[in-house]
Amino acid sequence: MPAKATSASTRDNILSAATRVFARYGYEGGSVEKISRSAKSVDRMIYYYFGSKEGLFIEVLENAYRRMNDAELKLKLDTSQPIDGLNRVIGFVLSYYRKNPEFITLLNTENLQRGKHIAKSERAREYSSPAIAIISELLQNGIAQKLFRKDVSARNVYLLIVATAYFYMSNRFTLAAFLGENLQTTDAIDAWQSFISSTVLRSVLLKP
Amino acid sequence: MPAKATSASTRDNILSAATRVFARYGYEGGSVEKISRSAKSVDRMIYYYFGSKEGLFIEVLENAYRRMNDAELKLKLDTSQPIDGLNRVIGFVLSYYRKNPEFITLLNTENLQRGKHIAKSERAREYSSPAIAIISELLQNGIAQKLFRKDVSARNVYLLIVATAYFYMSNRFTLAAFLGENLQTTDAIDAWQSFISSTVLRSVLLKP
Amino acid sequence: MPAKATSASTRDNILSAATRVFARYGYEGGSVEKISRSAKSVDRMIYYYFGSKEGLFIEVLENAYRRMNDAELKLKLDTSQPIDGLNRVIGFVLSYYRKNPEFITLLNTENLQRGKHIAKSERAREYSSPAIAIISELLQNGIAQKLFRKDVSARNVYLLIVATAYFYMSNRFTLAAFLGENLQTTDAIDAWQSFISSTVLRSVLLKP
Amino acid sequence: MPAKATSASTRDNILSAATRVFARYGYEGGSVEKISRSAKSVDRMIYYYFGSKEGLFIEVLENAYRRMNDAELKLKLDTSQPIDGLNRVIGFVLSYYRKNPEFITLLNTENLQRGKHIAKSERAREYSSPAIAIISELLQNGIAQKLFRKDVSARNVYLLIVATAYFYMSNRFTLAAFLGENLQTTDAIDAWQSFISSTVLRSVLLKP
DNA sequence: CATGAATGAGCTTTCATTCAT
DNA sequence: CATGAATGAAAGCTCATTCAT
Repeated sequence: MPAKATSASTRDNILSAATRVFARYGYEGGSVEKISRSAKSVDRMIYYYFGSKEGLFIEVLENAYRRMNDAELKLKLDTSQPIDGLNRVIGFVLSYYRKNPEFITLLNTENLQRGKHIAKSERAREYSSPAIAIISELLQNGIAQKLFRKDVSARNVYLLIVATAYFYMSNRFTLAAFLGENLQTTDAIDAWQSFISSTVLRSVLLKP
Repeated sequence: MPAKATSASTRDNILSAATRVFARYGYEGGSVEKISRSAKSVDRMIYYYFGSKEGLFIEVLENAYRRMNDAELKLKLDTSQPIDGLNRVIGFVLSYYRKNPEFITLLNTENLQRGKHIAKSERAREYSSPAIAIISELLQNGIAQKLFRKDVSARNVYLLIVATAYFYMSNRFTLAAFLGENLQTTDAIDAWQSFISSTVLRSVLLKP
Repeated sequence: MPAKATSASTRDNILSAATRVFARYGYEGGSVEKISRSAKSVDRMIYYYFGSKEGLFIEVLENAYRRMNDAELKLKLDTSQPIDGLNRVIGFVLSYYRKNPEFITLLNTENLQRGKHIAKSERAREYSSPAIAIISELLQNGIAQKLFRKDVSARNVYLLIVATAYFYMSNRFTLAAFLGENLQTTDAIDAWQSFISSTVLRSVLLKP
Repeated sequence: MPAKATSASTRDNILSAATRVFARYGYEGGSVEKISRSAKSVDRMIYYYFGSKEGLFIEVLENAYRRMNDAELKLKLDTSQPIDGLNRVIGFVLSYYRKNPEFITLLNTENLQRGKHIAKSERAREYSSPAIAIISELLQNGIAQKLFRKDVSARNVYLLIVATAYFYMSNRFTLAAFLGENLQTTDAIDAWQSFISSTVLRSVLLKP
């Protein structure tokens, strides 16, 4: 007699299977059957717990955002060392995308759908970006220490970091074909991180 | 008697319809029927001209790459003015993505499929990147004019520009929800372009 | 703390919701979920109280018959005035169908199923037709008063009245499309009632 | 090697199977699979030829109306004999419903749906009622021959005939349970026809 | 060169119902 | 007495593709 799955675990299994499948195949490509099979459950349960495929996708998205938010919240760092702090933020972002590539494909999938699910989600909008607040603090301390320029916005620095990290991971397959390089080796990633660090610092430092 | 579509135009209609549809709905979401209807033709013609849905997608991808390549080739600029030249490259890239958003979603779609189509394409690999060559020339002239640092690679500068431009357009829907801003106004895009220009220049200038 | 529905009211809610839903959508179209939602209850309760969808439908049918029977029983009229009495019966039948259109669609639904539920119901067969008895009395008095012909059966007069009233209401949608008229206005119904009265009387009167 | 069905016959087979199935099980109860199996075809073909289940039902309805219309058109009778003519019309209508019971259940099904399909159909509205025109002619001749009253409308006589014939067939199952009689024997039907004839004539005759 | 006809497999979703406490 | 959880089967429909001329 197989162990009976509890109600909570059935739901959770479906949710994490859906995260995997949607991230791998996109929204249309991620069929209900692929998800239920991956969750070792049956199609019907998806409708029982999430109402529809779209409802499930929305919850997957909310989850992904929440995890990113939580990870940023855990990013405790000493803001009195602004240069070191910025480097740590860069390292964190690049590392997060490397370890959670599903976050990237989920966001791409949602952007393909022009953000229509995130618009329906009530919870997703609650997530502020802890990282922007951290960067803001780092910039202020850097200015106080006569290290940083005064006219740089935390939002722009945040977007610069995210854009370079995100793009590198998101487009690694077409870039590899295009550049004729393997971008996923440790060396390649380290080199990119180092270039990004240098770029970000030069954009904020008073005297590079 | 209605005008008979020529063979050439039927094929062309399908190709441009497919570009539209794949860009809008992705590979799985872009059904053969959506494409044929959008091209005012019938499913059967897609198989007649392109063999399969995958064959059609590959040709759409090749086309998109070729057009980008052609556009870069037309980017004649005076490389003796390196600072101005870099700014023009940045303006070109951002503007190209704005005017050809389908290029972005097609690349995202292909990356979701882990680049499996681009791998099958023979022509796609032929496209070098004229832009990298241009940047390389600009950097060399900048170094010769004692304006630029010596240890910056054209490939990295190119990726920096592309990443920031691409990410801004690609993720405009989720970013808008996340930041609570409209990123598609002319003012917002101009501000982003200005920040990128400043960042790129600071990363290459000897004395910012 | 919300008011707890009593057991009796839950059952009653389901029964009246089922009457509405079956009358509106038919037997197959009236899903268990539509009914439970309309009754502000849950699917499970239908099985708790009625055993099955079919059991619920049978009870709905029995109910409808019983209400019709009860209404006919309340039809107290002075049978010593046979002409006036017949007109009152006609008015009653037409009016009953107008006010209880669900009775018509329930019967149509049951006839579509070839009467298989009514056959299973034990109570439904108990209902005699009080109206036939009334008509019978009216005919006898009319004969005694030398007003009516002797060779007319109460059963036929009853069916004539019911057929014309039922058909007019039952087929009002297709008739409206077919005749290009609105049959549901008060004037249209009054005119039909007047024609029926005249027809019924002429069929029984000795000297019309 | 089985004989290959021609394109026309596949479509026709589906249409007549659908008429049978919808008439027997109603719209909801008449599943696409029941129809395709009955037509010895497959579900997919229904969508190929009719677009949707609803599209198929509309065509079935139009067909039923057209056949009724055609049958009435073929009803050539000598209008110079008005009494005999009316009896023939009554016989025709009752006989048509007996031989085409699917017409009745299709109309009931459509009325259950409040006529929403007939409203969408463009062709269905084209069918005038040849029978009304015939009755009109009979009434005029009857008046000219001093046989009929002047103040009777052909439309009402038509509805009277149709209502009594339709109701008798449509409700034969519940009526049988209710009256405790078998209404489908030849004797029973003949008796009903005879009563209807008498009733209709009495409603139009100057001196019954 | 072009196209109408056909199709098996898969899709998302809803069906009436039972399990288990 | 009442109800949350679960479910196999079937529903209507769309998928990319091939047949046959």
